[in-house]
Amino acid sequence: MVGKLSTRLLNICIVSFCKARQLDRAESVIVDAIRLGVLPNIVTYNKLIDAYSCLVSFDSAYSLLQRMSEARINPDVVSYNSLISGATRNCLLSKSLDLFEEMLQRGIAPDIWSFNTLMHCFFKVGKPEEANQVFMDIIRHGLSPCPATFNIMINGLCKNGYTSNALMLFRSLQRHGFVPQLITYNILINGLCKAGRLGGARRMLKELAASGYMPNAITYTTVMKCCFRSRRFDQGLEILQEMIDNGYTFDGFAYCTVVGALIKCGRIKEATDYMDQMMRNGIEHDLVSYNTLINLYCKEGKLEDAYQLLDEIEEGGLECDEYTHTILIDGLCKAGNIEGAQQHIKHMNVMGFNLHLVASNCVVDGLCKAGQIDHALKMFESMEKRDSFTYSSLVYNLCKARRYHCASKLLLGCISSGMKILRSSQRAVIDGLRYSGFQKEARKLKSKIRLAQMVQF
DNA sequence: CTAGGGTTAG
Repeated sequence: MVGKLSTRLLNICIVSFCKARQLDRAESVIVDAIRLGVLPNIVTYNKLIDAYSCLVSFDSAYSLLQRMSEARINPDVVSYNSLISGATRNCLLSKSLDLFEEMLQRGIAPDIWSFNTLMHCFFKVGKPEEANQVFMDIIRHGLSPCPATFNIMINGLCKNGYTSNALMLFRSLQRHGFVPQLITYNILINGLCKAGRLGGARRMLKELAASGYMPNAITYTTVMKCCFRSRRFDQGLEILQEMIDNGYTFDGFAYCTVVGALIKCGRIKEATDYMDQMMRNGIEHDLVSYNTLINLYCKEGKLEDAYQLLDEIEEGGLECDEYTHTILIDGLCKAGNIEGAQQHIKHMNVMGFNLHLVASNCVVDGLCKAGQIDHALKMFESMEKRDSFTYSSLVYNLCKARRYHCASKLLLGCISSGMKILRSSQRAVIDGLRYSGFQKEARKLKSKIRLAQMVQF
């Protein structure tokens, strides 16, 4: 009895330390408890799995299974759901599938949340058809979808570019008696904003209020971000002020949104002010706010300070992610230290970041700007994935170096593989050919572009 | 206890 009561107390401690992101203290409480003869139970470990996967990394959470087996505690469906959720958070689809399989093999029956999370994972890595298959599996297993199942579907459709389908699903569910949650409205408002459908977002915001809900911090942050996207900065900053006045800035989300937006349009001084305000208000850094601050330092040319933050991140028990390294690599490029940037890309490889498309794009652009276009082309050849940024940058810079024929070849390669390219880069090639005496080639290129774009539909 | 908002490049 005493032991049970104490374990419950232990778990209350663990929850509050995890909430305060003090994993080290949570761990030391466990050590003390064991010393007093109070053993952690399945709930303790499940909370830890969740905390490690949120605050540190998927691997650190997964390694808890080992600790559990040493403590002779068998994981349950919650342990596996938390791990699948951790894998999903890190876009590790194959890990999610492995865990699902592992759970089945250990005789642990998946519940609706196991399926929800797996479906979420498929949507997150851009596989909506497979996500839909998971929905079929839910039915086949005789489980009932829950409201979250539909939220995940609506969100997944929006994130994969099917905003209209998401809206149709929403309306059809409503006709069948589905009562939207606040989350559902937030998902749709975000989806409509990102699709540039501001009117629809505004209507959904009205519907939210008409349903008797109050907008929460997430609603506010979503709408604020939407303002910045449509370059209505004053309106966005007003929303931030309203959030501050109403006590909605209890975390770093709103501040990071504002600082990120201000950095993007070069308003560094204001960005610094808001970042200071956030820290003055006692909001502790998490990885995203660290990344935002590193970006701020890079834009101010304070690379030394940025590097110092890397140490601070790791000392605090966090792990730098792809954003951290990419921001730094871009900072190095913009500061003219291309060798440093290339070195850092290698460093990323060693650390197991194998698809660093954005970072590679930064280096390609950096090489071009440093006049090393042939090196940029070489890098381009070696990249296993390229996107519209890669091509836009290279094509534009090839034109600046008057290598229009090479640019033209790349441009066509880009468009025929179904990717978009910046209008200005297209223009640069056509104008370049035309004004350097290749009018015929310019015309040919234009019609080839048109043809390639037609074939796609 | 797992679903919604924040950070990167042309």
